[in-house]
Amino acid sequence: MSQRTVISLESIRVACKNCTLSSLCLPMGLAQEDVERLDDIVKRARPLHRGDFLFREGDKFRSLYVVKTGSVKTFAPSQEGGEQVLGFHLPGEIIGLDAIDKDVHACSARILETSAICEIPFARLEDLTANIPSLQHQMYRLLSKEISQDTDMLLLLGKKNAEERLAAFLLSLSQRLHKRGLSPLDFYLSMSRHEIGNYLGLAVETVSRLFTRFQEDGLMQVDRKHIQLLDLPALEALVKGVGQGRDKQQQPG
Amino acid sequence: MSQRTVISLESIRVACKNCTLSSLCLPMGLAQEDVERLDDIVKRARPLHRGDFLFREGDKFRSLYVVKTGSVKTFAPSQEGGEQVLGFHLPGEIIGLDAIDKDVHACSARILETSAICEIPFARLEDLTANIPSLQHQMYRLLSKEISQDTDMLLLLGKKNAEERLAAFLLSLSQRLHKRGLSPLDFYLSMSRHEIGNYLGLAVETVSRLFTRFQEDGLMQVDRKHIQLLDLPALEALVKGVGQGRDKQQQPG
DNA sequence: AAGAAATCTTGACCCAGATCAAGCGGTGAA
DNA sequence: TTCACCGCTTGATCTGGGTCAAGATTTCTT
Repeated sequence: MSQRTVISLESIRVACKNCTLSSLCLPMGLAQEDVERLDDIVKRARPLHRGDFLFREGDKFRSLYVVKTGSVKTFAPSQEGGEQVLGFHLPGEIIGLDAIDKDVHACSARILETSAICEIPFARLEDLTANIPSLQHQMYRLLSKEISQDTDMLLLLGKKNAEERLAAFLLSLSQRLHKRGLSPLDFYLSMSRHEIGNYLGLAVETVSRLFTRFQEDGLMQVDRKHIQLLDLPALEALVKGVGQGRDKQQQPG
Repeated sequence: MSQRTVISLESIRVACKNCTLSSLCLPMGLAQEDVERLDDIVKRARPLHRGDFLFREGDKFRSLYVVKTGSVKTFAPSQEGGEQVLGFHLPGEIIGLDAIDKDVHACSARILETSAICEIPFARLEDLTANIPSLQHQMYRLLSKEISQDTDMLLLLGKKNAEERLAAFLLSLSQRLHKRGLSPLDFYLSMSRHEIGNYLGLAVETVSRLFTRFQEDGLMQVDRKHIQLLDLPALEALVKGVGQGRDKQQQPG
């Protein structure tokens, strides 16, 4: 089994300080020596594959997980075997923050495409943050950012129609890929139409029709999982609700 | 102006250690001496009235706010002057956590009924948490809980129909009031039908019709803002989707 | 390489809930 | 006390997008 050797070499090479994601991830804004302290508690496993679970709903909460490469979806069970996709997670994004409070995972996380994942035992991280103020601050920011994102999603599900939702989804992906040094205009989807629809509160058929329509309208080129965005400004205009959302009136005090 | 005196007497009496909410709020699980340290940084203003703003979207983030008595709504602007109600906040609940990351409030908070509010300057709280591990832990828990709640709301907006949404809303209020020592079955709504609809992603008319229907079905008694829940089990059954939600199928790996 | 099983697309139809419209209290200002 | 306004209810109608159905592709098995 020479594989053990390969893995251990790998885990040296991929230390946080060498990671291209460090500006997006937990180490953001940390001093070099503090990054090394963080590095000491991070566990890096061999790559996981499509369909593998990072954790399941009901599992005891032990660690946070950070996507290093690849992508992951999180989802919660709804009634009677259905599920609600809660998010798609790209490199640098943290998974599991919602479980700190209850100490049990309320959602499951499943690998979408072959991925490398960093595991961060939470108890050790918490100790570390008590001694590194900038890391504590970073944790507050990450938790807060997660709340903001959920808030954006509430607005999307509460007020936007189908085409606004899909446009918002595409632009969100585009921007997040761009921050990671990838093309914002040309990318592959790692999730199915079904999963996109589930995430956006739409039926698969609606997603499919919208892809077709957006393509007809020259907003994008779709070939199976391969997406090319041709008209960002038009997509942005759609999200802003140029095509009208619901409930434009205020509530008086 | 003898009012100054009254206020300052008041602010002694209402210290966290005497507050009936301390088991729900930030002081939860803290040692007595640590509660006092927390107390030192909490500011208590005179009561605010319906329509007053705690903060507005775009304001610089300085403090977290905790409802002591009364209730508050938070809402984000959607496109073209509309708004999305993000939450209704009862005594013991913390407002403003979503602004830590960006350092600017992305939503507004407005008083629904005469309320007493505790203000906690965040910079000072952050210093304190770095020195009180149990307070740091409590902060992580509170942030995490906020994420879980948003997640529940995503499921509600993504998968539940109108009656499931309203039933879930009523039960959530009922449970939260119960935890605060109030009746879970008999209470007054501090928000309008319009605000409820906005929050749940429904039109006012739908909310109104559902109140009427729930009453006809013997689930509750409605008199204007006065609510009496008559059949909790039936409401719970509704939320669980006995009347069927959407998308019960799984997505294969 | 052939068959089986998903995934995706497209068309036809339908319905939950939005929108439009009208009327009814309740509440507050003068 | 009256009037005006706002919040709420109820009815009538409309529609975005869900559901059902049928193929077309693609991808997994063996």
